Amino acid sequence: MDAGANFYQRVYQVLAAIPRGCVSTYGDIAMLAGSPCAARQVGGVLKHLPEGSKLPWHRVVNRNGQISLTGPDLSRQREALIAEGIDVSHEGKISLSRYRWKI
DNA sequence: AGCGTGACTCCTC
DNA sequence: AGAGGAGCCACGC
Repeated sequence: MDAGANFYQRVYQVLAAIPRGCVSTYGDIAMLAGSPCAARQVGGVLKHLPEGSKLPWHRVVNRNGQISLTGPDLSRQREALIAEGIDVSHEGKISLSRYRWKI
């Protein structure tokens, strides 16, 4: 990880490193990006993410294992997670203890 | 250079 | 148990 890289760039790296079929939380990504308390900023990064991006932004959920998004984007992320084999049928909640990615 | 904002998180009532 | 408020960091204006 390059020290000269911006926070956004680091988030991209961490995001791309999340294995398929796993999820991560904003707080974890922020910590891995070098700023343990910048969870909100992680959301800002994903929001700025272009639609054509190959980054698995859908593998990012909040601390509760739920999608913090609202509206159609929420459904899209949920569908993407299901497509990766992640079970979100449990009231839209994901079992972090089972799918959460940790180094 | 300073203020406001947010796809978060934690603590308290 | 559920709702509300404060704290935190990086970025845009």
